[in-house]
Amino acid sequence: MKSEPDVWSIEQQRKAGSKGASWDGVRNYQAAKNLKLMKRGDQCFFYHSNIGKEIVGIIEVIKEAYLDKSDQTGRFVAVTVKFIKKLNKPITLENIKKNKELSHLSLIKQSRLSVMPIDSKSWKILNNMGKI
DNA sequence: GCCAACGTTGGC
DNA sequence: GCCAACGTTGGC
Repeated sequence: MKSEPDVWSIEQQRKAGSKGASWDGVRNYQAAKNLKLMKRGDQCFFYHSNIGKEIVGIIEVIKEAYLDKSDQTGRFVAVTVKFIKKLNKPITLENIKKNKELSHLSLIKQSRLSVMPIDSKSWKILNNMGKI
């Protein structure tokens, strides 16, 4: 899940604590489709786009997709996520691109997509890269 | 700040 | 239903 840190950062997510925060504002159908696929308990990487361009932490879905109240059209959804941890070592986009086993990730192939799936193998590789 | 790569909108 | 024009995202 991608967010510009000057809009919503991992630090703000941490401060939101165990009650979590609504991941709203998504206005893209493909991203919305991915939000709808998320299940309670799913863990996600938190990526800082534009500033930093790195994976900075892990968050967890605590409430599955519901209508995004900030969307007047009623077409888009949000989920609620809570902070789990910050990575000991953020993983830069540059380093992700260097790993050929990660070249299939939407993060690289579809740079504009803000919510995307990840396979368990890539999840493990990134956990290693983040020294988790 | 630029621009490539997308997405969306609306006239036809 | 096509596509030109426009708007947005995000890496560089």
